[in-house]
Amino acid sequence: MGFPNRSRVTIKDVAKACGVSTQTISRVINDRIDVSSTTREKILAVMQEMDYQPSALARSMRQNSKTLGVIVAELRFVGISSTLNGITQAADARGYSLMLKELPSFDSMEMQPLIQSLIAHRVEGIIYAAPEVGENWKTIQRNLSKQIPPMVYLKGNPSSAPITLSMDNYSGAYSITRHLIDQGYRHIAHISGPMDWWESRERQRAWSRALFDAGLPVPEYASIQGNWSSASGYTCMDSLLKQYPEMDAVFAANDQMALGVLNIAWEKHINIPGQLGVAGFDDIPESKYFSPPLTTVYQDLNKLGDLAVRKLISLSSPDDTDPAVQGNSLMLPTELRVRQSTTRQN
Amino acid sequence: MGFPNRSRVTIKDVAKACGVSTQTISRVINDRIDVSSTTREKILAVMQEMDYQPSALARSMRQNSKTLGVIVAELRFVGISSTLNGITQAADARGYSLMLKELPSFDSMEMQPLIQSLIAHRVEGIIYAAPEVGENWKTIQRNLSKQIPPMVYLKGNPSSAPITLSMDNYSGAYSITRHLIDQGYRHIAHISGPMDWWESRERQRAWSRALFDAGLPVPEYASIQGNWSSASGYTCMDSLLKQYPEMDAVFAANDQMALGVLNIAWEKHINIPGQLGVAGFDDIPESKYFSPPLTTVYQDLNKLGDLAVRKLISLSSPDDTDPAVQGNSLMLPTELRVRQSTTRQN
DNA sequence: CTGTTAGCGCATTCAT
DNA sequence: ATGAATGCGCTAACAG
Repeated sequence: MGFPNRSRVTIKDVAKACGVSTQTISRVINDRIDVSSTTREKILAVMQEMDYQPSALARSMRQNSKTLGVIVAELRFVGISSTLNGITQAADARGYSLMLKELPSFDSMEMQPLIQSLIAHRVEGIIYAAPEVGENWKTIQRNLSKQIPPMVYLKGNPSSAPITLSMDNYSGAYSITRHLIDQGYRHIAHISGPMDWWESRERQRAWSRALFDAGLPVPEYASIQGNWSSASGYTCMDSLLKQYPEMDAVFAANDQMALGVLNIAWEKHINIPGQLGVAGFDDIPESKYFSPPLTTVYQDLNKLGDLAVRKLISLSSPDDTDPAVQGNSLMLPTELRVRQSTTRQN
Repeated sequence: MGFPNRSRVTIKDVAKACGVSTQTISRVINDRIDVSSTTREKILAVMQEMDYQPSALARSMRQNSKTLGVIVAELRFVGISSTLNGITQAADARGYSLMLKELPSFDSMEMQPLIQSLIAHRVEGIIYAAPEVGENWKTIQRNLSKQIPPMVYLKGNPSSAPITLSMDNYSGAYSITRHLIDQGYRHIAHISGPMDWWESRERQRAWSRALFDAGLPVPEYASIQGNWSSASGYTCMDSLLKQYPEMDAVFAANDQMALGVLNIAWEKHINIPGQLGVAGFDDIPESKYFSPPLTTVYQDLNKLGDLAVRKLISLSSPDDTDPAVQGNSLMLPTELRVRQSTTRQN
């Protein structure tokens, strides 16, 4: 007990010091109108002077906790940080606090204790910002208590969870593949993310479909699976160079893997975009400064986090509904960012 | 009230269902020894069956909250994410929860309400993982209530706060500058971070000292201030090329800025490392795949987060002290990572 | 406009 | 080994 609760100044102390009842103090704290301005002023002053901080804990026992839970995985990935940034800012702006939990790895099945801890803290809602990998989500859905607060599921398959906010991976991937075709590339390979990720499947599906729609062949060996890391981009590209010699462009499912491609191309003196077009996905801040600058797809993950918070708050206080988050499934658009890694005429 | 507290099953419900008093349930929850194993078994079973979750809120009112607060800034920077990762894992492993706050920007003076919110939630300690910028910290120190829980200050100047965990920026920067000198570079420029950051000042100080120790001149125009972004690395390098034509190497204060340097060098067909050596700081996962791979300084920010949690927990439960976090100021070593951007003979 | 009574869910005394 | 009373800090429901 290094930081004793006992010594803290409570509502009772303030009441005594002001010569009023605790109830009146409570009213001031909660910005009620039914307090004379004289009393209010005085109480406010005393609270300031005594350095009084209402216990959020005690308040949460009688009313809403004003706290949201967030579950993430693998914070070291830039995307998650952007999302989390949107979440923290939106929550703060609305007077909400955040309880953060991180899964030790993407495929961890250990989310149950995390969720239970959040429930124990009486969060009003949970933002699940970890990827949907394999069957982990369904398992949870089945095993979990029905006492669960509203959950917003980020980035995953819209149909798998009741409330989902996701990015339009398909159209983003389709348009970047289409862009490669428009640039004259004809043998476009794909380095996908792990195929148990919904995002990976969407991006690959769009790539394949765009080729098909253009009347281009989609050979089996034109696609290979990476794991989002630059290292995997490097090794996958190494394999592609062998198994798909006609290849004249690569669409990597994220910018990090595209960087790995750029790196091996640099080693082997492959000219980009002349001999080989390279495209990524995510538009991390660095990709504009790759050599050459990378064509990629921007997604506003910050906004995703913002909307998640607003949706959850809308749900727990139905009086003030937020028009931006109607419905149970929202898909945000992405945006093609064309740079030198795919523009031959430049 | 979308998620009513009322319907939750409480300790009372469990007691009734088990035909015992609430105290006995409480004892089981707290793993006390003075409960017959028969009773315990039964209670455990009923708790499971009723899907009972003790209210962390109510418990926190009577004992430790088992919650830590974390204040970060600019999550989009990779370093912070690594630190946060270390924090979440360490906290989770010890049964602690985390309340996360993010400053809207690095130089925000708005930390006071954030800290107060954490205090209101009765956190047992606060990890301040935002940079020390200008006078912001001192201002807070003065204005803040004395009711503040123990705080661990990360990455900042060891002397400015009572408890500080930091990286040895000086020796990291010294050794990478020394490495450049050993490679035969003689006109080594520096692109620093914002000079109101302690890290920036340390890195610059070490760079300057290493040059001095080697008997090399340190002209005024050899150092220029960036803002950590690749964009600033690019523009700073552009200036350096003009103001320091003899320059044959650059030490950028982080990898992102080094990437900006690499990019402009690529544009201008400057050979690296032949004509120009380039070094960074941080060793982000991508820097190994830059073209060419970047020489940089690794810092174990994950461990920094881990230690911060352990220090705080040690402080609030003095019974079980953690030998790894004795003392009030710890400085972790860094590690030179030599890659092709500075190795001429390769 | 203000005060009184009661109780949120749990844990800390003390009993037995 | 278990139970009864009491209170953590706050607010809802009533009263006046």
